[in-house]
Amino acid sequence: MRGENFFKCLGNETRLRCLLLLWAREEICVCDLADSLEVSQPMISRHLAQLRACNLVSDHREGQWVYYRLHAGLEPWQRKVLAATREGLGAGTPCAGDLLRLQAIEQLKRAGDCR
Amino acid sequence: MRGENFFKCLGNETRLRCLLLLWAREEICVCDLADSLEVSQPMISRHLAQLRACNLVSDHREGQWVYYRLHAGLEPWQRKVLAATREGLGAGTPCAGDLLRLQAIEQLKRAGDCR
DNA sequence: CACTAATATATGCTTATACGTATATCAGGA
DNA sequence: TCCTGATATACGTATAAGCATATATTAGTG
Repeated sequence: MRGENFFKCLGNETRLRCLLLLWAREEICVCDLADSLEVSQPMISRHLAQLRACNLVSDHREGQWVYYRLHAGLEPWQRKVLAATREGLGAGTPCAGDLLRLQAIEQLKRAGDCR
Repeated sequence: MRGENFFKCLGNETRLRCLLLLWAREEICVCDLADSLEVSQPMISRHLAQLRACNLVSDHREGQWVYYRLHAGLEPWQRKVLAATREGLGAGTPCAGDLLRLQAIEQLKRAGDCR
């Protein structure tokens, strides 16, 4: 069924946290995602590949870095699902911490002379 | 994570179709669910048990029949997810046929002297 | 107390997921 | 070309899901 794979993707904590974090940003590179979620690089990479295969995210390379973002072709109802989820899981979940860590990482990058 | 089990439930076609069908009705008994989805009785029963375990549906017995309905305590964001899903998967999925079969079943029940 | 219909659970098996570790690829710089 | 950092994939394995079939349970009826 059409919605099945979508929800299978959301049914894994790492992937769901990934999507919710991407929801909060234009795009995020792999290493920042891994650090924000505090998971290993192969793990984040494998889950990102799966999200990519389901057309939930898209990626583009900039030098050594690969940036992921929510897929532009996400169907409206899928965006609604993500919006509702983010709203519902706002606090009290790992997601809150994920965003805090991401912000810390971004700040470090700005402080250190970038890149 | 809090939302994980919810989405795991939605990540199975039978359970998702179940929920979407329940979304369209106050309550439905097990045999009508099985017939509408065209799955075996043990199969529907097992999946309903799982939905019950996750507090997505509730059941009550009336004689030999057991009726299921969406759980009254569903969180608002979860209802939004279901609403968006139904909207997004309206046509072109098994769900459309499910509802048609359910309507046929209901009509037969009304025609035959009920029960 | 049989007997039947409706529903639930148990069992055995097959397949799918998830993960850690190791390894490969790919880009940039010395 | 070699080396390093960033990312992706492969492999082996442990665990979980899903399913079909058989069997319980529960309620109603004669």
